[in-house]
Amino acid sequence: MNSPRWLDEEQQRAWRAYLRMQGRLTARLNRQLQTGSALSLADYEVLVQLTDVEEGRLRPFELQRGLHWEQSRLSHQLTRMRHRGLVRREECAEDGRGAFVVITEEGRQAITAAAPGHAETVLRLFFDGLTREQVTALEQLSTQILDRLDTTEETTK
Amino acid sequence: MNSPRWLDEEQQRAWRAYLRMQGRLTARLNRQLQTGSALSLADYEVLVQLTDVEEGRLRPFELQRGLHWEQSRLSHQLTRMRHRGLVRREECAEDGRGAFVVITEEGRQAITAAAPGHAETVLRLFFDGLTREQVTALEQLSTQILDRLDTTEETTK
DNA sequence: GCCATGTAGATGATGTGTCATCTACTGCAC
DNA sequence: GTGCAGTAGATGACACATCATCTACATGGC
Repeated sequence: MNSPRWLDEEQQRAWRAYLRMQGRLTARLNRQLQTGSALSLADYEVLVQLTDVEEGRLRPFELQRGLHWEQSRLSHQLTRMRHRGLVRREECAEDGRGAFVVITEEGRQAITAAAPGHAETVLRLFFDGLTREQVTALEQLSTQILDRLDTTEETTK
Repeated sequence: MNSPRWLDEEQQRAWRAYLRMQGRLTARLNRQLQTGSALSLADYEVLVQLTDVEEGRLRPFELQRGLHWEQSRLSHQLTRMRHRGLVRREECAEDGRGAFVVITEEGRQAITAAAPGHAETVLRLFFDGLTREQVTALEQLSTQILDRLDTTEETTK
């Protein structure tokens, strides 16, 4: 990093617009979920993973890989969800270190109740405002950046 | 919301890619700032606002408008930054309710030190991976969604 | 068997964001 | 001037994220 580079005019504009959009959209989605169904976005994502598998149960490390979360974040999140009765723990016979996380009936009801409102909000706030081409472009762009993040692992700074 | 709508295949893919990209990019930027200069993204944004004005001081409500943050978030953030010596409070003569937030010398040094590394990271992780057209498309998209968020104020569910 | 190393997961401290609520001052109607 | 709505900002409680660290079990080399 010899000669420090800087964002040019257009990059600045794009970056600020993106950051603001991102922050406000997330806030709105979170709020809608919270007030509509007492779930957070984090709860929602965990429950989605669990309902995606037939038995409704996963090892925490599988959840982690699916969500791309930090291990400790997941652990704390699961503790909270357990206390609120959304998931339950089960011992794991094959591996004495681990456990299973199982969605409870209450958790199932919660996400079933929350899903339509959440989907509608995502559509209304986001997709209804974009053309098909824009959606395609966004997916393409996101995928590119994700690859980039994977390949640029720990060179930071 | 009679017949519940749902995201179609392509929307699902785009949405998941976007969410993941967004989360991981933010995490990386935060970490780079934190380890590189002991500033959070939030600190950084506040300091940017303050250095954008010549006197380096603003009323909290001006900061709030500039950042589009919740009032209480800003208030807590300023308290923390004050304790770490990045900003300082000044009484406001014209309005007895309010105050000024002033960037300290320490705050100025912190952001001056942090800026090049942060800009470089944003360029490397994000803009270097995109074409000009993609950047333009992103800005356009973000602006559209922002407008949408503004006009869809409180109809939520 | 014994030990080293790796993996699964929990935990406490700390920083951050949101909500609800509170105080204090302003500004206007009367 | 009194009363009252509005605005500026702080605060406590709580959910959330990250970091560092810890425990316990697994696995492979010897």
